[in-house]
Formats: sequence, C-alpha cells, structure tokens
Amino acid sequence: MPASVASKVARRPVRQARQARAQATVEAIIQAAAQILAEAGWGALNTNLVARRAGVSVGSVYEYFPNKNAIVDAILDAHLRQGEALIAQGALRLVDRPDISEIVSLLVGGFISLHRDDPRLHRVLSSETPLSPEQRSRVERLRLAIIQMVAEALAPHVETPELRASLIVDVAESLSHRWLVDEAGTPASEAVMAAELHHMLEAYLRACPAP
Amino acid sequence: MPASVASKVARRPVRQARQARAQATVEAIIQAAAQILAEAGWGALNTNLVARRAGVSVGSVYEYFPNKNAIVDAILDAHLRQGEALIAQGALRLVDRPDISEIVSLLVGGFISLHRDDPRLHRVLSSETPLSPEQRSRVERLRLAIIQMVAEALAPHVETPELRASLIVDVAESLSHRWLVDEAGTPASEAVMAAELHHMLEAYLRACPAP
Amino acid sequence: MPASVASKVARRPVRQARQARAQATVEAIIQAAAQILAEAGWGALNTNLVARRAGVSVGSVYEYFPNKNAIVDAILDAHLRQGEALIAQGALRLVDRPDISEIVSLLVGGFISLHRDDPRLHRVLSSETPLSPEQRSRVERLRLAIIQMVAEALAPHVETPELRASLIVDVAESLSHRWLVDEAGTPASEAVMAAELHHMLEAYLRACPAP
Amino acid sequence: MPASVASKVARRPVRQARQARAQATVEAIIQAAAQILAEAGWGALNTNLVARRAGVSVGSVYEYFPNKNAIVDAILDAHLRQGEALIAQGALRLVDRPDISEIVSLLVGGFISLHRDDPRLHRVLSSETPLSPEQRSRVERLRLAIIQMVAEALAPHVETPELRASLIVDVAESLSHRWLVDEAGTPASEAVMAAELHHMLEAYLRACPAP
DNA sequence: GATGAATGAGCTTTCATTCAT
DNA sequence: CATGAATGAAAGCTCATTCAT
Repeated sequence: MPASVASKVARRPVRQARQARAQATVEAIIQAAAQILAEAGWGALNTNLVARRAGVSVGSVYEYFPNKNAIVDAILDAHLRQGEALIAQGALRLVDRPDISEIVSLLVGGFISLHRDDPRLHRVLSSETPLSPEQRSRVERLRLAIIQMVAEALAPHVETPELRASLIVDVAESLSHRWLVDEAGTPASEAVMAAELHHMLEAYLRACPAP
Repeated sequence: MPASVASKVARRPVRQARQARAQATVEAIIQAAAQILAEAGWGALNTNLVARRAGVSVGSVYEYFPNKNAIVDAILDAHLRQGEALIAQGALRLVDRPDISEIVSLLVGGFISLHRDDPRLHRVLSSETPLSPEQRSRVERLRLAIIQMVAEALAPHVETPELRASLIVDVAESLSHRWLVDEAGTPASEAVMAAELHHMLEAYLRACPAP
Repeated sequence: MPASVASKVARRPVRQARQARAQATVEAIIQAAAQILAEAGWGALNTNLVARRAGVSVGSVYEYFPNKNAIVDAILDAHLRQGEALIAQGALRLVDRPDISEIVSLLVGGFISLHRDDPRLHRVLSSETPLSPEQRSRVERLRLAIIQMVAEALAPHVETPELRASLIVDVAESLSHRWLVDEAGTPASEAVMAAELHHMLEAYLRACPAP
Repeated sequence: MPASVASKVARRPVRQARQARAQATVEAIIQAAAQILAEAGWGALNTNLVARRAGVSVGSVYEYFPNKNAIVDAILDAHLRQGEALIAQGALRLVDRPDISEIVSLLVGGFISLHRDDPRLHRVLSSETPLSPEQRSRVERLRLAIIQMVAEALAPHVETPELRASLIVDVAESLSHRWLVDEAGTPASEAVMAAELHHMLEAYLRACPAP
C-alpha cells in the first residue's frame, strides 16, 4: 500500500476529529453559559467564568463567539428552536381537524411542557436578559406563527378565529410561564391549574361571540 | 460588578430625608434613575449618570441610598404603591357587592390603566432588572392580595372563588402587560382586545365549574 | 463675624484646591506618559503603566482622558503649542524686514532649538506613534503656517517666495530633525553642520532663479 | 504584546526555504503582511490576519518566521535591498566622472523613484513601525554608503566633499520623502518641486565654501 | 450636609505563540 | 511539513463606592 494513499485515507478522520473537538468546545461553552445563567443570573455571566466552567480558555470562547452577547444569542437560539420544533409537531397534529377541546389540550400541554424545561434558565432569559431588537422580533415572530397556526385550526369552529387564537395563545403562554417559570403561588396543584386553564379557554371558545 | 460588599448592605435609606430640600434631592435621584431606566435600559444605569441627571453629586446619592440597588428599590416601591392604591380603590368599590361583569370590568380596567403608565420603564423593570428575593416576594404578595380581594368579591357568585380569582387576575395582568408593556402585536385595536378579554373572563366565570 | 459669611469666604480656597489637585493629576498623567514614550516607546505605553507612574489610579486616567489615544493627543498638543509659540516669536522678529541671512538664521536656529527639546520623545512621536488624521492635519497646518510666514519675509528679496519658502522650511526642519532627533551620524560637529545648512539655504536663495 | 520572549528570539527564518513551494509560501506571507501594513497600518498587523491573507495557516507562518517582528524585518529587507540596488546602479554611472549637475540629477532622480514605489507602505514603515536597533543601524549604514558614494563623486569638484555629500543626500532623501510619502502639500507640481530641489543642491555645491 | 476627585476590582477583548493531530 | 484549535498574558476600559475637603 503506497504511503501517499494511506495518508490521504488516514487524514480524513483527522479533519473530522478536529471538527468534532471544535464542536465539543462550542457545546461546552454554551452549556457552561446556560448553567451560569440558570444558577447565578445574568449579572454573574462573564466570559472568563464561562471559559473556566467550560474547561477552555477565554481565547477559545472568542474563537467561536464574537462577543459575550453572542453566547446568550446561541442559548436563546436553542430555546427558540425548541419552540419551533413544538410548532412543527403541533401543525402535524392539527392536520386531522381536531375539535375545540383537542386544540386547547394541545396548546396548554405544549406550553406546559415547554416551560417545564429548565425553568430557572427560562426565567433568567425572560426577566433579566436584555434582548436585542433582533432577538425580540424573533421571539415575536414565533408567537405570531403559533397564533396563526391555532387560528387556522379554530377557523371551522368559531368566529373571529384570529382574535380568539391571539387571546388563547397568550393566555396559555402567560399562565404556564407564571406557574412554572416564575413559580408564582397557586391555590391548587399544577394539574388542577392546568385543567382550570383548559376549562377557561374552552368556555371562552364555546361562548357566543361578544356583541 | 466591582463592589463585592454591595449586596450585603442593607437596603434602607442611610438617613431619613426630613427636610424639604433633602426630599427634593431624593425625588430628583429617583426620577433621574427612572428616566435612564426607561430610555436606555438597566445596562445604562449607573450611579454617576444618575447623579449628573439628577443635578446632584454622587456623594449625595450615597447620602440617601446605600447602594445602586436601593435606587431601583425605591422606583419599584413607587410602582408597587400605585398597585396598592389601586387595590384600595377597588376594595372600596367591591364593598357594594358588584356582579360578575362589574368585577371583571374593574379588574381589566385596573390593570390596563396600571400598565398604561410609563410602559417603557415598566418593561425594563419587568424584563431586564434583576429583582432581589425581597422585591420578588413583595410583588408576589401584592398579587396575592389582589387575588384575595377578587376572590371575596366572587364568593357570592361562583364556586371555588379562590381558584377562579387566581386565574382571572393572572390572565388580566398578563394580557394587559403583553399588549401595553411588551407592545406585542394584536389583531385588533386595544379597545377590542380589552372587550374580548372581558368577554373571556366573564364566559369563564359564568360557565358551570369543571368536573 | 457671622459664620455663614466666614464659610463662604473660606470655601473658595477649597474649590481652588480641588481644581489644583485635578490639574496636578492631569499634569502627572501627561508627564508619566511622555516619560514612558521617551524611554520605552509607543509599544510600552499602556494606561495601567501610565497610571502607576503618575501615582494615580487607572480610573483617574479615564476621568480626564476618554481613552489612551487622548493622552498622546495631549502630549502632541503641548509640542505643537511649542511650535506655534516659536512661530509667534519668529513673526515678531520678521516684522523689521530682516535680510536673507537673518531669515535663514532664524529658521535654522528655531528648528534646532525646537528639536533639541526631549529628542527621544520627539522621535517616538514622529516615528512610532500612529497619528490620527486630525493630528496629521494639525501638524501639516503648522508647517504651512511657517512656510507662509517665511514666504512673506522672503518676498522683498527673491522671486517665487512661496516656492522657496517651502523648500527651505522643509530642508531646515528635515535636517535638524535628522541630526538631533534621529541622531543620524554626521561628518562634523553640530555647529558645523548647522553652519553648512545655513550656507546651503543662503546659497539657494541668492542664486538666480531656475529657468 | 503577550509574548515576553519575542524580542529575545533570533530574527532569522526558522528554516531555509529551499523548495519552490516553501519559497512561494514565504513570498505570500511577506506580500500579505506588506499589504496589511500599507492598507491598515502597523496597528492592524497581526499574525493570524497575515496567515489568512496569505492563504496559509498560522502554523506555517511560524514555520518560516520565528515571530511577528521577523516578518516586518523581511519586508524592510526587501526595501533596503532596493535601495542597495539603486546604489549599485548609481556607482556604475558614477564611474565615468559625471559633473555636478549629473550627480545631483542622479541623486534626486534616484530618491524620487525610490519613494514613488508603494508610498503608503513606505509611510507606515517609516512613521509607525517600531524598528529594532539592528534595523535602525542597517538603515543608517545604507545612508552612509550612499553618502560615501556621492562624496567620492563630488571629490573632483568641491571642497569638503564628505560634508557636502552628507547634506545633499539628506536633503534629497528628506524632501522626496516628504513630497511623495508624507504627501505634504506643495506649492507646485512634483516636477517643478524636483527641479527646484535640483536647483538648490546645485547652487549649494557651486557656491564657494563657507568660511 | 454636600461635593466630586480618586479608587481599584473586575470585565471584555485581542493576539502572539504553541502543539496535538 | 502543514494545520488551526487552543492558550493565556495582558491591555483597555467601566463604574460602584469612598473620603478628604
């Protein structure tokens, strides 16, 4: 076996190994930053700490992120991607024309499962982190996409579906956020609260429209 | 955050401002800080800037506030006091046993008027400012007081009034916050949205209880 | 003597003392920076070192200079002011219509005395320090002012005085810079070189103009 | 400058580039560095950028240059070699005993053509780049060689040829540098300025010696 | 009481250099 | 030989806080 061929064959894994290492570094940085954010808040997030926690040098942080904010961007990105994935799932289930109760279940269940994931990080992200205009608009676009989707599902059942979709999506999001992320006190268990929320939204959707 | 002792310092004015001039100084400091917060966000708030904007020296700021955080505390205080004043008003009106529609009107109207006041400051306070545990609990206590009040008003009309009060208060607060403070896009005018919100809460309260 | 009057009278010195202290700080910073520049070059100039050498804290440096470059600006400023002062002096002497030899003496003597002052700092400033466009244009303006002044003095004696002034000013500046600042090797003593320079410029001015 | 050892390292290519490919790499590095220097100045020159612009890896840069400074050394080297080549040419022409006017023409023409080549790089090299003592002395040696050469050519025509050579070489170099490299404002076109410079140097050489 | 100059810990960011692959 | 990920010392700059006047 000629050496030149051997080395070419052998070299490919080397490249991949390098990319894998770099990928691992990026991952470690994001994980470390998310941890710090969740545990100690936005005020405690600094690039040196991130680097130390990630087990890399500050230089490496700046190798992959142009500045501190970009790290938070990446974390938010992951979260928004989760939300977008959930939409994709929901859209799939909304294809077979669910009734009102099913729509509400999907909505409430979706937001609750979304907010159950790392609530502390979620809280810091939503109540301490200064979002850039781009980030804000991306969050807003996601919200509108959800509302649009729900409106289409509601169309066969109610009047002014967009209006109602807007209300129920915001309500479902807000209350589940409040209960799970803000850990606001509730007079009953989470399951009961969720059921009551479902009850409220369904009552609203089934009521005759406002004059 | 260079001052490692800052957070250990008590959050109480160093000296009570008794004289009128001193009161004016305190007021100027709070106003300046609120302005900066509203215009440029938490990240731009620093004691030297506050002092300059207030037309006093940094030294004077520290004469009345033990540390930077105490200034924000004072701002939050003013806001919470507004909320508390609104409760007092509401309690007054709830004395003469209003019906469901009147209760909902009072609730929705109250939160909307509350959120209409300096929404930018409100946003910074609720989504960028790191609140101390004491501040959080104070906000939470206010919320619970409102819920309690509404629950008592609802008692003659519905079952599980505490549960329902909890839901409608949170919904009214969340949606009005979203529309007015976060300036989230809405499919209709503010008046229509408010009416729809009213409609939703009333439908929920009039529906037979969940099984 | 009423106490209120006494304190007002006494307070003025306090204010002045403060301003004096601040002035001393500024002076110390500039001196320290100039020293570092002269001794160790542009590459060794950093704000922390400047602060230490000036016997103040970094914070104080930034209290008076918005950034590192501004310190160098201030140093350059002082140098340019020296040059401008020399022009003023020269202009004074050129009033009583000197002859060619006197003009050349004034010019050569002026540049030599200018370049004799802290040549090491001068060298760093002219051959290591990256000047901003504003700084460059200010230096250029000074040069043109000198040329203009010399041209006016030459007008009664030669043709194309602007052209000749431009040449002789640049030559006088360049050679004295080279000898005193760059410490370039010379085949004779400084006095001889200066005399020879004088000789050259005078020979040029007295020669009949180029065709 | 993070590398405290850098200045202690020898300024000699780590390995002699013997193969054609290696030679091309070295060339690319030097070209890239020169470009950056000319376009963005000394402050923008950094090894990673040089590597990227040269289309090689940083590692390769350090394969051929022991440190950043060595790259600048190489650039300066090329420039000095140009100057040396010009001397060789000049020496050739000075063999057949030119008269004063021819000597001056050769000198002025030589410096002007030298300074016309990449003036921006030339400027950065002469007014931003911190030269090492070795580099300074090499430049100085080149200058002395030129002076020596001119002195020999002048010997048959004037007294104190070394002294006069020193003056006219420095003047020719300085003024052409000022006009072409520093882009200093001139009251006439470049050709006129050059003619005037010639005129000045010739007048000086033909004048009777200073007493 | 009021002032504001001074402080300095701590943060973000850069970049020359190394070395495992 | 070449690569480029990783390093980390060091620089620029901010700002909460103090204290002499």
